[in-house]
Amino acid sequence: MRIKDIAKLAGVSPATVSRVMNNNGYVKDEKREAVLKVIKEVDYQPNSIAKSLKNQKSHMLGVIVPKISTETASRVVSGVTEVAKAHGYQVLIANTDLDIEEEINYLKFLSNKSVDGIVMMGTEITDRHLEVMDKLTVPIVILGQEVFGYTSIIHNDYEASYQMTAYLISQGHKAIAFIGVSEKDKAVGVIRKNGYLDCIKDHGLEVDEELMAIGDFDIDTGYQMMNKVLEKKIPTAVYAVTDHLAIGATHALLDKGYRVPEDVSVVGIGDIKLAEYLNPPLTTVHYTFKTSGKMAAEVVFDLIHRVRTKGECLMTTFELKKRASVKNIR
Amino acid sequence: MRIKDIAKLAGVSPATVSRVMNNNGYVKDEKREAVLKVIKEVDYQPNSIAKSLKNQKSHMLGVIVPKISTETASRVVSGVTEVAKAHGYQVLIANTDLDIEEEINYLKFLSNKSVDGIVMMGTEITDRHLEVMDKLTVPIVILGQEVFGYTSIIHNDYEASYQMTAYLISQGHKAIAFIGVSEKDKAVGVIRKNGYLDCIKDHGLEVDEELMAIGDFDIDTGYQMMNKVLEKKIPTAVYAVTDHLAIGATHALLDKGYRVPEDVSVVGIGDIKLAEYLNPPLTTVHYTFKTSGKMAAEVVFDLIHRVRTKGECLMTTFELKKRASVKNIR
DNA sequence: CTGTTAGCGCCTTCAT
DNA sequence: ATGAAGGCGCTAACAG
Repeated sequence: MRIKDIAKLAGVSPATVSRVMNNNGYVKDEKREAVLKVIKEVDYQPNSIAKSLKNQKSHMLGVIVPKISTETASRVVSGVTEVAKAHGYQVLIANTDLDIEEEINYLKFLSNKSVDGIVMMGTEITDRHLEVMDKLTVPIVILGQEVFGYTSIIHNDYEASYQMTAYLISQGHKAIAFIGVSEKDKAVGVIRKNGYLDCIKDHGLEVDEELMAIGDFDIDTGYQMMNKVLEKKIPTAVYAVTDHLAIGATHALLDKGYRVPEDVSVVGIGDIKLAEYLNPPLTTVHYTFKTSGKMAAEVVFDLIHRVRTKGECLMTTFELKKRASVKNIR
Repeated sequence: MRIKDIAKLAGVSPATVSRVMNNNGYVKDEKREAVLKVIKEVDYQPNSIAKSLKNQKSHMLGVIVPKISTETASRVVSGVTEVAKAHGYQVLIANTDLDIEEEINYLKFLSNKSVDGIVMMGTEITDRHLEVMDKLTVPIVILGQEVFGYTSIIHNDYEASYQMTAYLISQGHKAIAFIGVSEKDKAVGVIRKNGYLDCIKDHGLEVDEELMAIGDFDIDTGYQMMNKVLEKKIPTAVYAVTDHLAIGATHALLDKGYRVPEDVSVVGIGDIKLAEYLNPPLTTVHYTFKTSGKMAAEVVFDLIHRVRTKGECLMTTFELKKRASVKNIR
């Protein structure tokens, strides 16, 4: 069913139908009624692809995520879709499965006017990324990493990490193990580590390399890294840079016969949904990923409508969730 | 940059450029080289919207999910995107937030040729749904509910539920509480309940209404429903129809001073990622949601390519995950 | 083998 | 206030 068919049925021209549909231009009331009646009768749906071609905008937002099946990503997508819907937009998902080539391909693909704006959840941002992003004609917002010259939305990783470490110290902990990830991920790998290191130093404690381990993002890695540390030292507290790593670490401790938090306290970052239902409930930092997603989408729309200029870096808030996984040993 | 510009730069006609890009028709080698060279030089990306309009296919799959920020949905989407990518397709997400009107709107919207096929995660399927689905011109696969006349992919909810109940009985449990959800969701609300009821009866046990409670899907509901049951009876085991409900129930038990599984055993269904990391690790049924998503996408492609006919109902497998949350009291 | 032409469905001047 | 016409970028049919 095309606009032409509606026109014929309503006894008007296609232009009139278009005017009615888009509420623009003058149409005599009776003709408008006639058109609307036909539209309702046949349940006419305009072809959005043709509209896109004509109007040079697709009413679609692209979201590039490293792994959709993670809680973080799905919360972000949830936020983005919510805002997109409010603007009458659809959301196109590009799931890269942590493949950098894929990420670059999608950037290219999405740029050829098939979406009006892009939200990219950043992990590792390479020079290749920047090269492609330079040529982008549609607005892009990077979520989770600060990228110079581009609009970014970041979590206050440094401050969160610092405060978490400070909290452990305030509870009397001095031997605080650190379970981190590769420096390729600047926000999680570098900035969170710096928050930890600076806080340790600022409080006059010694940085102990033997208490530190670096690995991947999954629960299993947390388990292994914890064991690696335990071979050398027994900390009184463990700071893992994600909740999943914290869960893995907790299990390593339990398997070795340590009690949490009686013998060793454990904290994470991220506040996954189940954090408070774990046993013991996990002390962590609550990042508002859904809110970040919403914010990213809002900012993309601002950029699309040119009511904001490219290059800003916004920071979201966080909240320390103090739960039973930390024991005061002071 | 349009095909016309490339043509000019390469000294050929737009048609030739098109032929080169799509590898169809004959093009003299030297012209092909020239075209490819220009394409590479300017990093030309064809306008996918124009292609869609011309070719009458968008190379996009629509996925309608009740709530993208759930583990189930994101795993399904992950599976769908994986298969879509392999077919050179993009995935459009429609997140309905459990709103039936939204679901119907999206069905209509997606049908006007803006996607080539639809995967819908079903919860409640109403007559309105069927009415709209009847008019659909693109193939649709419903995931999670069996809908007569439509292609569906379902989990073996009856058998899973029956086996889970039988397992509890085999461990010596007789007073098995049931925490379910509304019958509006046929698969979870009706079929899983029937599996439980039939199994109880088949084993010569009494169905006890006081051991049963019905609520929503969230953790908090599980908590409340468990408390409601505890006011009347103390079961030796609790069967919750989702893992989240099981988690809520567990916490209600713990808060009332019961130990799990020493005093009361608890089981769920779904096998969320953290199920095995809970304390105690949760006995549950593993559904392969990502695989279901993949299967759904494959079937949609089959329907698109007409190598399969509409109306089949496929069933996925499941696996009982026996973990420490159940105690043998025989 | 290659170029010209027409048209996918819509919207927007321009003319009436 | 309305209709006719052209064009968004691409491709398939036709002609040469």
